[in-house]
Amino acid sequence: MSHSVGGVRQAQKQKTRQALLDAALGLLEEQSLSSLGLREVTRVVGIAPTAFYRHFRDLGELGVALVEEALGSLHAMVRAILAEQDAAEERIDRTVAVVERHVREHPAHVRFVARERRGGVRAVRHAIAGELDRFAAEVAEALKSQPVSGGWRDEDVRMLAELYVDRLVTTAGELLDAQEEGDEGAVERVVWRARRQLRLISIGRRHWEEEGA
Amino acid sequence: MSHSVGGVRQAQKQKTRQALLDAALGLLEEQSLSSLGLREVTRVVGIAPTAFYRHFRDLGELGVALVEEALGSLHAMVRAILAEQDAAEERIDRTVAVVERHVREHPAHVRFVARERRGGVRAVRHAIAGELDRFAAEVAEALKSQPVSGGWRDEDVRMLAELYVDRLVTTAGELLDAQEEGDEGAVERVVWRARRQLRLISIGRRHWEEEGA
DNA sequence: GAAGTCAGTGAACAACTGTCCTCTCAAATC
DNA sequence: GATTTGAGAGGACAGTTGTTCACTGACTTC
Repeated sequence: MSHSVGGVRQAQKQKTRQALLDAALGLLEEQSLSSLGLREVTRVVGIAPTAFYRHFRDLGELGVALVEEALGSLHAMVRAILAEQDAAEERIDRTVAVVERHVREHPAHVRFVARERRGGVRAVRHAIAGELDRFAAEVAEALKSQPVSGGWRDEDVRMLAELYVDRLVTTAGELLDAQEEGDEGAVERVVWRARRQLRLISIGRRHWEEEGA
Repeated sequence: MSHSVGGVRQAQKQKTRQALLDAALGLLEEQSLSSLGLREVTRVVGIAPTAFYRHFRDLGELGVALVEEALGSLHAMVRAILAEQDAAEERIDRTVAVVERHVREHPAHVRFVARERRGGVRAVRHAIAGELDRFAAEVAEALKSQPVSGGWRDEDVRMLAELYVDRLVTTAGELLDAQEEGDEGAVERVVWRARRQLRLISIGRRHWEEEGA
């Protein structure tokens, strides 16, 4: 590794870039992206306001970068769930448990996505929508290869996948609210409800074919 | 109406109060509440910034007032749907149609609720959550009195109601996005998907009892 | 018709915002 | 080892923000 391109320089840059992302994520716990200030972020990081421009054109661009970071970990996680081949019942319990764990480990990411999904910054909304779309496509692919989806039309598999994905994102948001209230009972109630709702959807899925197309 | 309390005075006050709400709602189409400025709002209305305090302590309080206004019309609407006694199939179509119409007639209200439901202002989030809770309770009451919910436990009826309500709010938000892109095809796709998702839930509901409790 | 109430005014405040410009100086290149 | 590059500093800019205070004057009350 003698004369590799970049080197110390790029590493340091990447480091403060990450610091900007972290600082922004922290500040976003109590406000939304469209009210976040550029100076506010740089102040936390400890750099001059103008240095911000070396990394992002504006806060919208930083927001888009946060989307990739936030959805990245979740993506890997859901992929893992989909790979398993449990029975429907255990799969639901396991899925909800994984979501709960994720919310506990990455609360700021979850909050960011839940909040900015319909937030005030167009570019970020689109980035999230796109990411969740790829998400739903992956879920659809997994659902399709399950025996339960025998003669299903592709569009129906897709709408089911989108129902699942949306439910999981919503559940994550609700879990976050419950969890930050410190009310552990509320958390349990959300988990219980999510499980039952997923089960109901799963039952609907099993009987979809017998009822008209 | 000779010496009624208040009179012209209170009427005028109420008028500028409404003007403040309208102005804020308009400005919120392109940003979120936590970035909305007090001066920004009064500038649109055409009054001095300080006059704002005669009506609201801060923008959070105005936000809460907007919640009541926004959910009010929707409330009456859903009540109307619930009162009908159609077959499940037609009821779904009618419900989605009513939601679509509502989004077309009150786009700003829908956007406000969808955005601030998980937005950066705690008081507003709580106000919306409370209102949607009362909503779900009403829906649950209606579902309970339907023959399909024979031996259902109350908590299960409730979780179903919440699933429905959340689905409708989400659909309204998606319809808004599609509709403001001017893409009428996208609107149709959202409608189609919402109908099918509701149908799937409805099927799950009918077969809920035969599967374990 | 006099006295009081109160929605809205307008000036002033300190604090803050995003962006421009020039500068520095350590790392990277040749 | 001289030259180029580019992340970050720091000053300055014109605007904007929320909140304070004393005020006006039309309406309400008695």
